Amino acid sequence: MVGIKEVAAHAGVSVATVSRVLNDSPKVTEETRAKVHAAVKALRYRPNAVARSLRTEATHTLGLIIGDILNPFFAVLARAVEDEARAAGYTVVIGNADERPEQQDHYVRTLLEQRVDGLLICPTAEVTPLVEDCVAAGGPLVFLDRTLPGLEVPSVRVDGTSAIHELIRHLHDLGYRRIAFISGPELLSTGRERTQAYMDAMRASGLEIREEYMEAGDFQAASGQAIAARFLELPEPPQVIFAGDNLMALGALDEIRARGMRIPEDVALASFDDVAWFVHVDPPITAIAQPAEELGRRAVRALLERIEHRPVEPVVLPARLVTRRSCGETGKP
Amino acid sequence: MVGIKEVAAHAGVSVATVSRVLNDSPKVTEETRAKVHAAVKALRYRPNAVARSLRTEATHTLGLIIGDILNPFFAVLARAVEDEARAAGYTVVIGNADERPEQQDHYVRTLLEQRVDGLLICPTAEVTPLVEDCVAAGGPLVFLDRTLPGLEVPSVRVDGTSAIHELIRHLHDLGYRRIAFISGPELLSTGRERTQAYMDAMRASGLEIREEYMEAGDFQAASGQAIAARFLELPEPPQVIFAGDNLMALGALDEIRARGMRIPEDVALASFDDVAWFVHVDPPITAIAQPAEELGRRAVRALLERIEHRPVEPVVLPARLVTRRSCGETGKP
DNA sequence: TCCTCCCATGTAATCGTTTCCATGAAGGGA
DNA sequence: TCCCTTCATGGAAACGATTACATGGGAGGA
Repeated sequence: MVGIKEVAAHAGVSVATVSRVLNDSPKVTEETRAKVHAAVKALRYRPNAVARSLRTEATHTLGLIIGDILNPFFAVLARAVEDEARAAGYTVVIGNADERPEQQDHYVRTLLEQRVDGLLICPTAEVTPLVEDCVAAGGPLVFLDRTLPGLEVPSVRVDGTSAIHELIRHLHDLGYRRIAFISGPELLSTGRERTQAYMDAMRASGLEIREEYMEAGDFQAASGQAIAARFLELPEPPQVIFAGDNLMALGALDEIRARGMRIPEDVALASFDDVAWFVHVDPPITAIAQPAEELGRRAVRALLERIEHRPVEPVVLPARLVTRRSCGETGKP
Repeated sequence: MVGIKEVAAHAGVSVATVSRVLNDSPKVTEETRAKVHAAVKALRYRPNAVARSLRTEATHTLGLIIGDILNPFFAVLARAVEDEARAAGYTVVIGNADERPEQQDHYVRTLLEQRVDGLLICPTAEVTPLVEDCVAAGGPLVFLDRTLPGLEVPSVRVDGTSAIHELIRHLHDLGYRRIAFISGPELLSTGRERTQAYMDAMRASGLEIREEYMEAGDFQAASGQAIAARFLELPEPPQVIFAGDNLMALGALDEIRARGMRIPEDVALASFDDVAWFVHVDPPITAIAQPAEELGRRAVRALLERIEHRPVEPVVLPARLVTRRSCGETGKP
């Protein structure tokens, strides 16, 4: 492949001059600049970013490690991160941890070796030694969506607490009393937060928190289905099933349908985390919408601040309740 | 950051030896190997992939340029590509062209500069000069899902023709005669192919191809909605709307719902390209399923063959008709 | 006319690896 | 005992860019 040397030879100048032209340094004659550009075009020269990065110690690349690209929430997040990063002149390398700590570690390792300029992680479950190292090493790192306890890392996340309170109030107002919750993994900050908010909100509305109306899934559809099944088998089944994320809501929906039950007449359904097609399901599903794009954009901005050694304070965005027909009549007092 | 030199000093050996240990070359004593590993661990050494790539001329990275990560079809594709690539020791950099030629070019340029070992492109519309260059330069390149005319590039794609014939036959058997088609952009090979197959299949079933029952969208939801609206406004509206991709099907679904029409009683709906939530819509939507995972995996394999300079023949996978309730009673003769 | 200053340009070191080649010690066969 | 072979190890040259520093020519002032 043609390098800067060939360009220099073709243009009759030194490699230094070519480099200056390419980085449009001001100290170069208009004439030589033209010659170099001509040579670049003639030889179809493409700068070698690898060599440049080696010398400049910057790759203009960000790493993003997410739970699962097939989850629409993460897809939207990834898309937003990419857009914002591109606007700032960065490329994003996405790693799919698939919610597995070892795969998360695989990507942390790979991305560190690739010398990404910064790392955005939606941490999966545990504090792995690698992540700890990474924090200790002080490389630019920002936690996205989720946080890990005990680590001094800036984070950009959504707080769903008030939206969950709103949802429970809404359900209470509609006359529902027996509200079950399919929670997420205890190991994830988002899982813990939503569970806590559910319990607080139930108490706040004067509703009873029943042991058998709470069970933890793994944020995947299958667990939502299984748990919904158990709820519906109870001697006194819940009137509402509230799922802790969109995939478990999907699983619950399948289970309810499979039993030939009607929504919301036989059982109502709500989801934390709204996705585009919830509108198209029959009935449309009441959900708590997270500002995923905003989240992604803010995360990139925070990371860039860290990269430039500016102080960065944590970002917490609010979620929003979107009421639809899956919980019965809305819009009526 | 600590480099190979520090490791060498700490272990009391030369950099050459450290390098040999890291690449586990056989010609190294068990004893020195141990010393080096100890030093690596003690110093928390991380190999610098940038420097390594510069020297070895290989980045172990593949580029993937897709239309839009928010389209579930591409999300599944991207996921499969990543999985297969990781299994082969490669990292994938995903570029979101957003169906815009200039953004596609942005990624082609960036990825070439990053010296990816190979490039997987779902080409957007036009043959841009950059892509032409890229082909001329002979860098490992494979077209995925879509192809570009007149370029000698191996491709891995789905042929939906027979599935479309099957669909039209199915609709004909159910008694439908007026079948409208929301086609994709003429500029995309997939768009052209599906349109051609629709027309052929209509003729094969002895059905009339009516000018007003064909209109091209842009593979995005909004266009599907607008075109469905026009179809439904016709003096003699179609009995079935067949959308050329999942997003346009979604748009059409919205339009039909907005008009308070019932599916399939008032108008039936079918989609090229099946997505997970089609099952959960009411009624579930008849669709032509593409083997997206298989497509992604085969594309990576083909690309790796090209990288290793082995001959690679084009791959064409069949699509499959999945009948559901949106086109009326199925499973009955 | 000559000195000085400026500024465009060139030379060469450098980034962290890999890898070719040299080196020297050890071992074995004669 | 000596020489040849084998093999682990080290020295140093790449890879392709950036950049500090050197250089030289031209212009302008005295």
